[in-house]
Amino acid sequence: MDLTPEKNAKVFKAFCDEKRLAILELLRGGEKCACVLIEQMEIGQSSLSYHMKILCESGIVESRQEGKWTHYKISEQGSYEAMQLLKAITTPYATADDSDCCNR
Amino acid sequence: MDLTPEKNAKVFKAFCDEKRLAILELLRGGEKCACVLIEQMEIGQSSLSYHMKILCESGIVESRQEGKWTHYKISEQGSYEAMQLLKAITTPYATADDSDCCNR
DNA sequence: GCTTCAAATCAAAAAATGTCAATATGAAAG
DNA sequence: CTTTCATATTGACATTTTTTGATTTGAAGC
Repeated sequence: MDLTPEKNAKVFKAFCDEKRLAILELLRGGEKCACVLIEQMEIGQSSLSYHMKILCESGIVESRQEGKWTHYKISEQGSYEAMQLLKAITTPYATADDSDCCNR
Repeated sequence: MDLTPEKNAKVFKAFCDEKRLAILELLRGGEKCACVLIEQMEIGQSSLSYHMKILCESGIVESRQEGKWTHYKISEQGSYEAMQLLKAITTPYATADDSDCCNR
């Protein structure tokens, strides 16, 4: 896991948009192809494509080509890494002695 | 935990911006007051205030007033709830049998 | 009461993100 | 090799987010 702020922000971009959360919710039901997602999301084709790109780049979703169709599913590894990252980002350093702040 | 998409997106807004990730990184070192964050982030006062509001509304950060100063720190509970939420959002339903997709 | 200082709020501008319609790509079928 | 179909990409536009500077609020000290 590399920890540049840009990469980290990219991971969580997957979750900070309602439409993408709705897509993930659909994918929780198992792998789906783009055509099904378009139908269920009631969203334009290029708009879905845009969101799927962000989801894939975050590592949370993986895609699989099958002839003309693209199938998407939640990546177990990506999800796991996001959990690890979230934990790392929100866990205080060993000894947080709250020194040095202002006039205290 | 309520699970409206708007609320969920709000939680992860905390993590999808580089500046906010940088602020969290500083807060990992312990509670800090706004003046210290402004200094270390090299950011305008109102800009910091804006980001702190988003961080607080996400539940990841909590603030404490002390006279004129406001102190911020990472909320253990908020972080825990975000972890739970992330897990919930990325875990497939019990039996994902990948039925019904396209022409398969 | 007035003054001072930290932080929040507001309004406008700037930057980034998301949408839509059109076009491009690339696989499969004929 | 042409057509067809699913998805990706592009560019123009709309919407949202972020920044900036000015103003307001609210606590503390005089």
